[in-house]
Amino acid sequence: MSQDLPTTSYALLGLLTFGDDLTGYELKQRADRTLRFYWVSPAMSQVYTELERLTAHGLVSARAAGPNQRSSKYSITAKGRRTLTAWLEDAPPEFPVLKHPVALRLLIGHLVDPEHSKALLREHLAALTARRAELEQVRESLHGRDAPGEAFRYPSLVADWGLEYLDGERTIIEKLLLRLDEE
Amino acid sequence: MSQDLPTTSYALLGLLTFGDDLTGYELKQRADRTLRFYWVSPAMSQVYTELERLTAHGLVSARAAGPNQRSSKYSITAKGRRTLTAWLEDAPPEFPVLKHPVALRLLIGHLVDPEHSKALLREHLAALTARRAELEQVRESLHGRDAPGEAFRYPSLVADWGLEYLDGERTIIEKLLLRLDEE
DNA sequence: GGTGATTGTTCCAGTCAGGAACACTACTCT
DNA sequence: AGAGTAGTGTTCCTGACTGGAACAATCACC
Repeated sequence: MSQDLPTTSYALLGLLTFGDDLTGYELKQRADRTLRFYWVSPAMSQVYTELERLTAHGLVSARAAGPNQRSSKYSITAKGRRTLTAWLEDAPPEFPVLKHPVALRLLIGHLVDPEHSKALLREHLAALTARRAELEQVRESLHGRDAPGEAFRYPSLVADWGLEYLDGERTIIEKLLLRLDEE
Repeated sequence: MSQDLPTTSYALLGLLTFGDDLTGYELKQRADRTLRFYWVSPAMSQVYTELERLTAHGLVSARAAGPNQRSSKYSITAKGRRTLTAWLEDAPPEFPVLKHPVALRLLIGHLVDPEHSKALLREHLAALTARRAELEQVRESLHGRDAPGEAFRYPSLVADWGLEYLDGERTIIEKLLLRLDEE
């Protein structure tokens, strides 16, 4: 069928399957709203690079700027939809990759004062709370359009997953803090 | 003091603080054993690139291959230790980045049959189990050298963190599967 | 003494992030 | 009307990093 693309291509292509067409700028915004929590939100420059590549492969098409539009909107093509579906069905998913700066720092905690490691974890708790609030807001915005069969059913499920993940991490950190106190 | 380096540099530098000197190859192995679970294990090529950079900054030094040694071993310098400690103490950690192919696929689950999404999650459960076993083994290998004050105290804490994270994810996936069945 | 696995290192093409730069539109304040 | 500021929209460049290929030396084993 079609050669392999980087996962980011499929991710952005997927963001175009919710029924509307977007400019590169808008696509980046959508990535910031959703993709960011489970993948990465590609850099602006990368979004445009991907749109070019997807266009070259015929997976998206740009609707040229009309007289009243100053920029081009991209929409997924039938071929794009087919390719994306085939990717979902055939390509086995990789195991998740976690880049966790806090865990990394704790790993070499023997270099610093234990108090510092505790402060690190406490600050991470605060960051988790902030991140949770952001995701909660996204989840709220899907409310009412997420019943089985509706458009935002799956985004909503994934948002719930994300919220539980954040809650779980908080619990773990709190336990770690207790263990660090036992000295 | 010293200019900023990419996080990967500090991560590899950190792996050299456990009291031994390593070849690039051995450093990669250590990264595969530990770093992989909370960060990324850099590609071989990247390990050597980092060692060059760290050497150029005077943060590690290569002990030239003796007559009986065929390759050079790297060790952290005093300056390296100071720089790493300063980084730990001063640079605020970024929020973790998660690249989760399974969550990404579930996000656009409306493109495929619901049965397929369920199979996706079930396969992920199996992958989680496998990953957990790997990490469990690492954790076991630290046993007995991880009391407060000992060398592997912190790696051990982080391994426990990782294990709990994997367990938490399993619980979440199981709940998601139940919700997907309710249709 | 051969053969395959492990150790050890280098090179290259391509992916990607992040920031700077640029331009145009829209809004408010004066 | 003009000035300032925020948001929209896009491009370019540098450097980080991956993954794979290629290569060589050593070790274990039969």
